[in-house]
Amino acid sequence: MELIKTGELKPGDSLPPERTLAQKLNASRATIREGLRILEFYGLIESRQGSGRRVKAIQDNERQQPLLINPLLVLESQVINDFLEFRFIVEPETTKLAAMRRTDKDLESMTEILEEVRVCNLTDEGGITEDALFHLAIAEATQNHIFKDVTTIHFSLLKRIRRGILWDHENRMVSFAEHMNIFEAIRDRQPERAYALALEHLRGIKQRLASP
Amino acid sequence: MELIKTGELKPGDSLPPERTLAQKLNASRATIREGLRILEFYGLIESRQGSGRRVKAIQDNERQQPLLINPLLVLESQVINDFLEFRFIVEPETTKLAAMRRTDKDLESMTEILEEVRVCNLTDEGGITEDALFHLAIAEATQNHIFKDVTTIHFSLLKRIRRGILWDHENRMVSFAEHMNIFEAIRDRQPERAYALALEHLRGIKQRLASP
DNA sequence: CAAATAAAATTGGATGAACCAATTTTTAAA
DNA sequence: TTTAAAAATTGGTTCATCCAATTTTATTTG
Repeated sequence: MELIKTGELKPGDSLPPERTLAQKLNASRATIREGLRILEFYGLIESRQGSGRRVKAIQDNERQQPLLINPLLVLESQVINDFLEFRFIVEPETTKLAAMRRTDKDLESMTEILEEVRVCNLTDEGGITEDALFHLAIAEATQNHIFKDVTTIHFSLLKRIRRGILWDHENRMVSFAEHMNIFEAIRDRQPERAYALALEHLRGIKQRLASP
Repeated sequence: MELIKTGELKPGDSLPPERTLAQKLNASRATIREGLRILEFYGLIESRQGSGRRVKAIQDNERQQPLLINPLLVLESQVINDFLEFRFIVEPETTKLAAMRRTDKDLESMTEILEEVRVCNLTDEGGITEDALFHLAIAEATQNHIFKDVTTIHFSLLKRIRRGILWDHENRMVSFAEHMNIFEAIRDRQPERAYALALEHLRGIKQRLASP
């Protein structure tokens, strides 16, 4: 997988036969096969009896499986931009709906999550999961299953991206302040203000992604 | 994988031991192990030597796709409304982006799909899958992985919903005409017109859902 | 009787030999 | 040179066997 990701193995290239790999990697054929089978199901290689294994063309394995289970595509910067573009469209509307429909219970869980984020920020540690949880809580407050599920699905993607970008003290504080503002707008049932603040939050993220 | 998706195997449930599976499925342990290893790398099960294999807890499983796993949820009318609400927000923007970025290849596949729909409409048979494929082609034309994936996931839902509502000759013809207009807007690179037509299309769907 | 300990059974992890089936390469024949 | 047959290569599968971690059972001990 590493060799394919770095481009040392390019689409169309042949892999060494099982028996050779087993000898070189000092493992049995069965063990090698378990690994190769995983690569095959990830859509990275294809296998033909009698012929051997080859690295699949990228456009082929893109079609095969959704992005969420393709470990290679997630790290590409294009995907980060795609994800941001998607958020720009969905997130403000989500926040607006949350401000219109949130229950008291929704407010409670948001409060809990924000408190955890605040504690994490004191020590500059963790907070990535909690931060994503806040967005999930907003989606839940829309009372719409679809928004909730879409956010859940992209949850892991968000976490992985967050690990990749600079997430220093200043970023933390700015992000937390913006989240607090969004929370207050939802609490006070101000849909339009919530919409605007979510949009502003995303613009900030976009800028912070572009700056370094 | 199917048993886990349908919920027959729930998080925490134990899987039969390798040797038992091998006997029941009439395959060798090595073959069974290749399959189990794939499930493990998909994050669906976890394996502990001496203890056995268990279905992973939902919160541990970042790759799950909730809506697809809960087939019961789909039949509730609330979900149909939720889905429509989501489409109102995402689909016009998706169509707009498609009109801005579509390639000639995108146009080709849209043409093919629309032709298939037209043929289906002549006999009033099928056309549900083809219809969903048109929306998928639009998402693909955005050149954004996320839109494509979200559409892929949700249009298995749409297909199921379509089977449930009245899908008579008149509905077919109206829907097809609207799709043709949207296609032309994308073909002629008219983003705003594409946006407006997609919105109009959704309003029509909403009305047709409400009328009976 | 209850708890601690030891033994046995269970289960995943891994290996090597053997055979089959599809494909490719080599060799021999036309 | 072309064609056909044979051999070698390579993935697909099975089996028997062993190891290591865990769980279960039996035994001992206080």
